[in-house]
Amino acid sequence: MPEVSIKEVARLAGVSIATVSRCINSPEKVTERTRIKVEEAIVRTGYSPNTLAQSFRRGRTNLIMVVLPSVGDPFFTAVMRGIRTAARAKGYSVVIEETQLNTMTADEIGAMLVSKQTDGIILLASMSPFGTEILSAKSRRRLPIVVGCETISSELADLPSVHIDNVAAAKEATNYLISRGHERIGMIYGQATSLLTKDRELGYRAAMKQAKLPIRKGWVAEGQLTIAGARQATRELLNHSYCPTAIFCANDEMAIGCLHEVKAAGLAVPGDVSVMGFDDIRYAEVTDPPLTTIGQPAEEIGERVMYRLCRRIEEGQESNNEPEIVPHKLVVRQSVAPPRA
Amino acid sequence: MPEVSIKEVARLAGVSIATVSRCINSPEKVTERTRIKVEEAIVRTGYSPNTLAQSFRRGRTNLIMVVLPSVGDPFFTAVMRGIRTAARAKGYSVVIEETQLNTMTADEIGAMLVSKQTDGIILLASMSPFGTEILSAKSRRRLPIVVGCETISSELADLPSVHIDNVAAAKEATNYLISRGHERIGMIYGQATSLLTKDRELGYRAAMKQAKLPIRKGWVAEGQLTIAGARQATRELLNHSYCPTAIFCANDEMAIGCLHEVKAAGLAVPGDVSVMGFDDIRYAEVTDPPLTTIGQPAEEIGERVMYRLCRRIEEGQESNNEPEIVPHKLVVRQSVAPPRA
DNA sequence: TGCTGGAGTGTAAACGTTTACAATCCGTCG
DNA sequence: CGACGGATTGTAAACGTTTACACTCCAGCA
Repeated sequence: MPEVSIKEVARLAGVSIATVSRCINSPEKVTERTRIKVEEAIVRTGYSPNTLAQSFRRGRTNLIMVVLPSVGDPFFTAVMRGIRTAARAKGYSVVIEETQLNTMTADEIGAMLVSKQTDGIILLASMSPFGTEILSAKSRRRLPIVVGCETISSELADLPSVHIDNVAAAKEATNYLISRGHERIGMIYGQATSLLTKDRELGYRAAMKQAKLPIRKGWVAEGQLTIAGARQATRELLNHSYCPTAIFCANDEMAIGCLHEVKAAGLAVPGDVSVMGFDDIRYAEVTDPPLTTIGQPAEEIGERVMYRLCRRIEEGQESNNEPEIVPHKLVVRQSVAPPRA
Repeated sequence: MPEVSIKEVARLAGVSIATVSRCINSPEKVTERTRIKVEEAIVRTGYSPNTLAQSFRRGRTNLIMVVLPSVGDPFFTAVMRGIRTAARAKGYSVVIEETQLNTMTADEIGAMLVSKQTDGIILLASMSPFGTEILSAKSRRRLPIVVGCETISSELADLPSVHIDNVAAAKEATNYLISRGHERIGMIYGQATSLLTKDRELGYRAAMKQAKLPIRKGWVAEGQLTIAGARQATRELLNHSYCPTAIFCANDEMAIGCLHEVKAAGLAVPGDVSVMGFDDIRYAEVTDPPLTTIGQPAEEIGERVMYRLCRRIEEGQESNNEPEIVPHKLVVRQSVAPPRA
């Protein structure tokens, strides 16, 4: 830990610190001869620039923050992998904030940016108390914020975003169940505050309506995006006096819980009850039975979001704030079958 | 984004910048009256300290880095949750580096510390090319590095660490299989470079030896710590001319793949083949059948590791470098039964 | 020979904090 | 009343880097 600064290098090379700095940051501005001298000195001293000083001077940290509901969900870890790949390519490091653990307010997010701790923010979670503060800040200057996975409430609709068409995808999932002959279809959504989940519920309702199928009271239950929550919700559905023959879960994590609970109740999947998931996490193909679900290009979403954020940071402002819609696809496995006659 | 600095606050409050700084960092050194004046000015201006400048001045980032093999593994996300909880309590943010994605060398790690990008490092992955460079740096000054989950190669044994006794736990797992009557027991370990996995293999071998049970050639296969890898390894085991009646997997992720592959081969678990996991990730109780495994206090490990790192950072040096051993426990579910007669 | 201009280098300011030290204030005590 | 001392505040330096500006040097040209 030589604690060696640029001065020491300059002294050793017999040049000024400005020259050393130039050698590192814009070598073309410096003679071959000096460059070599300096490089030698750098090696000799074991010098490496103090990034703190650099960050301070340049006014940027090369750090971005990702806000997401739960790092535990394999879907998000897949998105994160994409983000990280892109970040690495662009020279950024990534810090993660989990909203589940500590509800982060819009204030905190704003503070994060103002105090320059991070150069930009990726929101993978919709924050419901999102509002005035950050918005007003936003109106003053274009914030380096990009939204991923979620559609976002209308007031923030002008933040750039990357996601699938959740409504359409959920509709497609429901239609698939209908096409296999189901008429009594229940749904487990996530948390009331999650817009993403809300959109999927919307798609489900739209599909049912279009097919002129009724949704009975009690057929839609909250699963809190967790296995335990989904099991509880499944129990409620199974106890329903007019029990659904198919259950559409707003994500695979919950579908896994649902699957387990249905079987625990002594029912067969898909013989007695069909189960449909959403996300196509990596466990979806090893459940028993393997899960029919909607696939999202998670890693691609991550990469795109990150690149979008980079553009935003670099350009300072971006004319195009259109949401970027990526394709989803139906993944048919074995957890859905026609209902028992 | 008012770009307001401490100067502006000082001007508005009619005091010097030093006083403003003191109000924020050590309010007890300042009169009630001045403090109030300054606080008003802070509110009025919407000032928040530039953390970049603070980091620079104080020589610390309040950022720590976690190096782990895979963020996707639920076990590590559980550890991460513990780390993050503790980090938040101590005012640190966390950045994650995944070794799988990009093999990080000891050099890079050293550079990270020297260039002050992070205040400390938590290693949840053993790095095999770990060695001289970082070691020599270490000998010069006590590095703020703490190791979690892994036992570490002997040359680095003096780095503080927090983990279960992997050898003993694996031995216990194997003994459990033996106690249920199994004699033909195979194992799927992770990656050859992973010491953690190595230790578990050691435990398995020790238990077999102690019970005077032979380990046939081909009963121990590499699963690469992934579902796909484990499925491949399982196939090899099942094709063995003298096929094991029980398979011990070095972690649950692989056990899930193993479980699936055994069933895909038309065999019953635990009827035909028993499967044993390690870690007790949250999916372990919803597999079919639910997985018998070894539980680790993942979140607790995370917290302890983080607190240990904090002490190391704050004190600069720590006399006690003993590994901290946390307890594991056998979790009996339904994937293990006596072998068919 | 003297000028011009461009390339290379050095000087010094600046970034926003923290903090050692000096200065001031004011109450208390001799 | 004056001196002392503790509490509060101000002054200014320092942290390590980048960079605008000024300077030097030298080649090329008139």
